[in-house]
Parts: sequence; structure tokens; C-alpha cells
Amino acid sequence: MRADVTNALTRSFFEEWARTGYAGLSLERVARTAGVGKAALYRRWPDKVSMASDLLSHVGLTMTDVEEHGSLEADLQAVLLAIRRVLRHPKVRRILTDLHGEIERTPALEMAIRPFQRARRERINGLINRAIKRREVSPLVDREMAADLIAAPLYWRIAVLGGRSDRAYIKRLALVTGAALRASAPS
Amino acid sequence: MRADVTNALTRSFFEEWARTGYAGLSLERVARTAGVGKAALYRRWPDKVSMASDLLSHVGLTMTDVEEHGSLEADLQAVLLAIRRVLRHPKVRRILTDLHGEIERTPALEMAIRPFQRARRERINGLINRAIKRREVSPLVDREMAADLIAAPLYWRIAVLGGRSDRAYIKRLALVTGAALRASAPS
DNA sequence: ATCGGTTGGAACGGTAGCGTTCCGCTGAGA
DNA sequence: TCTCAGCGGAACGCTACCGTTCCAACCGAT
Repeated sequence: MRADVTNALTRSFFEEWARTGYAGLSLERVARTAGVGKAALYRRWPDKVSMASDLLSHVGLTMTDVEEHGSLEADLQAVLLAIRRVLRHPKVRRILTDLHGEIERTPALEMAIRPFQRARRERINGLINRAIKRREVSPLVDREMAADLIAAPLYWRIAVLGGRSDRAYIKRLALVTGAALRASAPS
Repeated sequence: MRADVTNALTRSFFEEWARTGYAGLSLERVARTAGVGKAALYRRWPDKVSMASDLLSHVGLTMTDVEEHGSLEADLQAVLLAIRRVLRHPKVRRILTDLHGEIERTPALEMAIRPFQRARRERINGLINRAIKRREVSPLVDREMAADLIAAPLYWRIAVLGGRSDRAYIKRLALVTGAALRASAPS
């Protein structure tokens, strides 16, 4: 199999996904916009969900920073900025919101994004652990709720509402979220 | 136009929406599952987006409570419980996540849900105003950020992650969110 | 009893995607 | 230089949906 053909198909797949949504995604069109014959695509993947799962599982897991910044709020700000960096790309944003809706209908996709969810959870877990060591939050803090508190507001704002989030907003959000975590009781 | 036919079409429209997603929604199937001829549907609405907009704009706006509960945290808990009450219905959950993804592609749908967004914002604004009167939060609090902080974590947990949220969780979330709002600096 | 609008149902031509098959060409490795 | 897997392109039969049109049946109001 020629690697350049595979790459072109991969690129077109995500581009079309962002453009039409998963449900409206047509493999015929993916092949066409990739400048590739349908046979070349079907030789690699049997159907849409297999292609999506395979491609998603090969997407970069490059957000494994350690990021010790000295305080809970500084760590939070770093995590929020990292989230914003990802959500800034319009294609990522569209695919992500579409994916969250589609997963209810196509459970196979949920498996494919497990690695991402795990990466995010570990990242936040590390942040919490450092905060506990610094005695900034209770050792009994509810980690699930903490994860929701940290990631959800920014995701909601950027991806769902399509709103802005400048650096000052991120900074204030980090401070406020820090206050929430410091007040967080055990589960 | 017979009202029972319109009702059957409406019911089928939302049922199919929850089942297949907006993109996969076929008016032909809506008419079929409603036990109605296609002509009866097309006599009422010219196309899918018109039908969706019209039906959405007629959906209940029945969540206009005043809900003074004596404290910021009690008010928060009431709002969170109201949100949970809505997100509990699987069909609502599916349609909502699907809608959030679809809006990027079909701006007309955004117009249709404006009333809901406004209702939610006013509800939260009232909550904030009461908290300011009680001197629980700063009068200069960033209301947009407050709205994100209140609604997003629960939406994220229930609708996106598909997680549980028992009454104890809601209560703790209300306490923690309260701490965040009390610490919230002006914009 | 009559009348006029609405109904379910069937059919229309057209578009689009699916997944498969076949063909003649190309280009990289033996 | 030869060979052959992979290539694009085109076509296949099939299914689904679109939006329109027609019809005979129906039914409520006059």
C-alpha cells in the first residue's frame, strides 16, 4: 500500500468529517476529494466506523506534559491553556462536538476515544496529586467531579457556545476553578 | 389541517431525531412512522430545517420558576436539579448533543434555540442577582463565566460522558460551584 | 345531501452513496 | 530489465431519500 495514498485518505476523511459531520460522511466523497479511487480506500478499511476508529486511534497522544508550575492555580491555567490550544482548531472543535453526539448512536466510536479520555484524566489526576501534596486540596477530593469542574466550562464555552476565551478569561477561570477545588469536599 | 396528523408528525419527528440524529433524519421516514402520507407532511413544512425550527420554537418554555431558596448554594442546587430533570430523558439528551454538533453546520437551528438559551441565561441571572443582594458574591461578577461554571459541569457529566449524578453529587456540586462563585472576581 | 378540503397511498424522475468488479497503467523492487 | 502489487477510473446493481403529482376515499360543515 502506498503511504501517500493512505495519508491523502486520512486527511480527506477528517476534513470531510468536519465539513459534513459523521452521519453525512461518505466514503465515496472521501476517496474523491483525496484524488484516489474508491478501491484504494476499500482495500484499507471495510467501512466507515472501522476507518474512523482506526484513524482516531492513530491520532497524536502528544499531550503528555508533566507541568509542575508551583501552585494549583498555575497548574490549572496550564491545563486550561492546553485545552484551549486543542479546541481552537475549528476542525477539531467540529469533529469533537459531532463525535460526542454520534457516540450515543455508534458505541464503537467510544472505544476509539478511550485513549484520549484516559490521557486527559491522567493529566488532571497528576494536577490533583500535586495539589494534595502542596496541601491545597483535601486528599479525599472527588476526582471525577474535579475533572468535570476543570474541563467542562471551557469546553462548553468554546465548543458548544462558540464563544471567545482570551488569556485573561483563562486566568480568571483558573482562579475560580482553584477556589472550587480548594472547597471540594470528599465524595 | 387535522391536528391529530400534525401531532403524530411532531412526535415522530423528535423520535426519529433521537434515533438517527439530525443529519440522518429523513422526512419520508418521519411520515411513514407517523402513519401519514408524505403529502400531509410537505403540506405543513417545506423542508427539514423549517420543520425542526418550527417544532423547536413550539416546545415548552415551562421552566420559569422564581426559586428563592434563601442561599446561593440552595438556589444553585435547585437550578442543577432542574437541569438534571431535563437531561435525564434519553431523547432530550440525544437531541441536545446532536443539536450542539449540528448547529455549526446549520445556523438556522441556532436561531430556533435562542429562546431556550435566553431562558437559561435569565434563570441564572436571577440567581446571581439574589446572591449579590445577599452579599454572597461580588456585584462585579462575570455573569457569562458564572453561567458557564454553573451549567457546564453537569451537562458535561450527564450528556457527554453519560455518567450518573445522584442527589448527593448534585448537592456537592452545588457547594463547590458556590465556592467558585464566591471567589469569582469581576471581569 | 352536497361540497370542498384533507387524507393515505402510490408512483414519478432525479440524486447520491454503498460495496464490488474489472480494466489498463505505473513504478518500485528483485 | 522484468514483474507484479497497487493504482485511477469507470461501471455495475442496489437501496434510500427528495420533492412533486395524482387519485379515490373520507369527513365535517353547510
